[in-house]
Amino acid sequence: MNKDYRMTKQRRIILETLKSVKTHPTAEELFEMLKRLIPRISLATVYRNLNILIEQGLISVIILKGMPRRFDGDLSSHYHIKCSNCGIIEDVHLDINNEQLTELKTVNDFTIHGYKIEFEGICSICLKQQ
Amino acid sequence: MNKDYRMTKQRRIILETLKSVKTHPTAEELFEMLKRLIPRISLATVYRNLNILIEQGLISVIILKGMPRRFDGDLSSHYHIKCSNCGIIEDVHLDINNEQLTELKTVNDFTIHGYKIEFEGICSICLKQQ
DNA sequence: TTAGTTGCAAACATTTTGCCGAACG
DNA sequence: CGTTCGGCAAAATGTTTGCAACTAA
Repeated sequence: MNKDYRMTKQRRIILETLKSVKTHPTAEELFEMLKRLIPRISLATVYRNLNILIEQGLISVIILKGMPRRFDGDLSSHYHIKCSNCGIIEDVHLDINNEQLTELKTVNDFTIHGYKIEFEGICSICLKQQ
Repeated sequence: MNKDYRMTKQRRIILETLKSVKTHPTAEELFEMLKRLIPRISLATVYRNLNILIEQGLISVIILKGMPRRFDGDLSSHYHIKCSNCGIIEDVHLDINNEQLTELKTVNDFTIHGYKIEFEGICSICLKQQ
């Protein structure tokens, strides 16, 4: 099932670039940054490698409505906040255990309108089949 | 800015259909259901109306990676859980204030592997400009 | 009456894939 | 060497748009 991935120059530079920025670039934005380092790189290579890096757990993805996927090289436990006006996305470092989630009014200098929680796991049917 | 929306037959049936199911259909899946009720309906109409219903706050959207948007007619406060194996999405009704989020091991008969919190609000720059 | 709405087809944006020569281990 | 990889172009996916006819208010 698992492929024998190689750490190629392209893959390494994509990973390093993503880890070096504090923003959460789209594939296209990352592609623009990478062109300076690897002039002949193609967008398909960026996508292919991002997917591989995700599969390997080396990066993560931010998916919010109304915009293309954004990629995140920061694997430490954190959440995201998005401005519903300008669309900017920032990291939220917050020890949620100690907070009353529903009572939070501001975070990162944002005025909070709402939040969403999404769980991921395995349903009982799939668990039995494993 | 706000349009004077009309409740057309298509719009009404789309809303009723979405509210009547416990699943979270994609636009395409909803389109298939609707064809039985309105044979000549088009997928564009489904998309257009879903967007309007969202804008009006009558339905909500679920966005998760690796799948198209899913629509949810249930507006009561709840979260979602997705099976990372089969992809099924279920509602989670949980009073999160009274729980230690990070300690949750099972929900809805799912074995939880993780969760994500996404905040939405307005950043200070946009707030000033309003 | 008239602005909003429809179905259709075509456009669009984002992401994935097939091919084939090149590079890695 | 055999397998994975990259670049390119083409395809696939999910969603939006322009248009002329239609319809709710």
